[in-house]
Amino acid sequence: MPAITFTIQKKLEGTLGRVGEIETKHGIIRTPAFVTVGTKATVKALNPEQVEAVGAQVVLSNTYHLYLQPGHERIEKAGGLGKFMNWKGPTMTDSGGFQVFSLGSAYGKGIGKLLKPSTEPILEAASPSGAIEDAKPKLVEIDHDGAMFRSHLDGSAHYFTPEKSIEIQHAIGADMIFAFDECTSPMEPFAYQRQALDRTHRWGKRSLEYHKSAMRGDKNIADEQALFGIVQGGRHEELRKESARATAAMTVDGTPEGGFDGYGIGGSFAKEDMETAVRWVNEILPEDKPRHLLGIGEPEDLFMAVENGCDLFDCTGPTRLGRTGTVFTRKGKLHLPNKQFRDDYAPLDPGCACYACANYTRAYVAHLFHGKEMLAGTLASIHNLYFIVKLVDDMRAAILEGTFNKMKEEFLKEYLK
RNA sequence: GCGUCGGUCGUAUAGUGGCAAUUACACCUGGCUGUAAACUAGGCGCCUUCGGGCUACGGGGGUUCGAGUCCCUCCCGACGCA
Repeated sequence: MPAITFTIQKKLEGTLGRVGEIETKHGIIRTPAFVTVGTKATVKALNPEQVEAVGAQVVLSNTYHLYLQPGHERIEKAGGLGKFMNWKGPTMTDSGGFQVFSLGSAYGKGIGKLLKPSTEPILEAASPSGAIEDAKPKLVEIDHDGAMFRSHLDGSAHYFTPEKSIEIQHAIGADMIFAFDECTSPMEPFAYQRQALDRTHRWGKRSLEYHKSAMRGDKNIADEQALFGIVQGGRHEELRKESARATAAMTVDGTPEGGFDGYGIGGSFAKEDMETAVRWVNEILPEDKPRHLLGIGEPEDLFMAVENGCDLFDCTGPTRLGRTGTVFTRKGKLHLPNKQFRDDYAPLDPGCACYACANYTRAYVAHLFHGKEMLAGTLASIHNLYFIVKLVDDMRAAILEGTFNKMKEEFLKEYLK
């Protein structure tokens, strides 16, 4: 009995897109679905009832953060992530692979998950020695076996191997977990991407082997928790395709049952590289397993991802943007603290059915931001999550009804105007 | 009336001869895509061909190459004594 089962209900004709369901031990996820990020076992500024009310189906937490604080043993003692945080639905954990990037090569350089178009020339020029000198001492040192993290909390050193990451994720106990990978900076030259990809593959295999052999009492953990392998390869077609093939073929016993339960697509991108990379990968990955595009969540990117065969996406955007004052609307994003909203008595997004829009005005939420009131971040997060979750739900419905292209066109026409 | 202290960018402050002038808050504008993030960057006298120019530390006058800083005087405020 596998930890999850994935079934496809309908495909989006002429594309890689599909509608399906993932059945987990904690409920069914109707895909495509937006995965809410709750890094430290909490969706920031929201309680679980609010997360549920917003329509979220699944929450993703982070191995690195929970390992440092409060410690994965405590979560295990509490009965696992879901119980610990009072989230009754499905859960996921990321492996810490992204922190290899965000606390490593990206640390202190203002490099994010997505590169600005203006950095493209630098990227093209990336030299074998690396394009940008260290602005701050890195908190991560990578070697063959794993990665040494220096805690961003207290500077203490911690060593993650693939086995360690999976062991921690087993203790945390999410329904779906990720292999330990290296998310590389797009600023790294090809030779480095090559090297890092080999490492990600070795680490993936080790994650898989550890996972498949791990027991909890007399039960196979692999029957309770699903493991997703991660495809990397940066912007390079050769590496992306190789990674998709290698990850898809990984198995502990030569059978498909000995392989991953699903796949993650990782990487930090120049935005214009993302679509091709996703397509290269999803043309190769087995159709009958769920695919999670890691860390993506702007509306236009979600359309791209859905059409190109991704089933799950997580993103900090809705909650982080919300807490920092920006809200999604059908006519684009608004930064509420801006002067123009102080006297704007419309809902955040007129016509939106979320709790925040049903009960509060832009002027009020702007006032809360100016007053540094906690409710500001809560209301904006509720709205943003509702907006993004619903957008993906609408895509799903549109595929089922056969109106996806029309729906996409109509949305983007207003949104990108 | 006398004495003391004080009047610096919206507010509160730093500054005791080289200053368009510190810091904080407020204000304005960016940024945020597997969360180092309820965060962060920049701006905040006027003009600019971005080199600089002009005007400014209560008002006026003076000393000085140079004054927010020193001197005189006036105005205003707080406190003390009458």
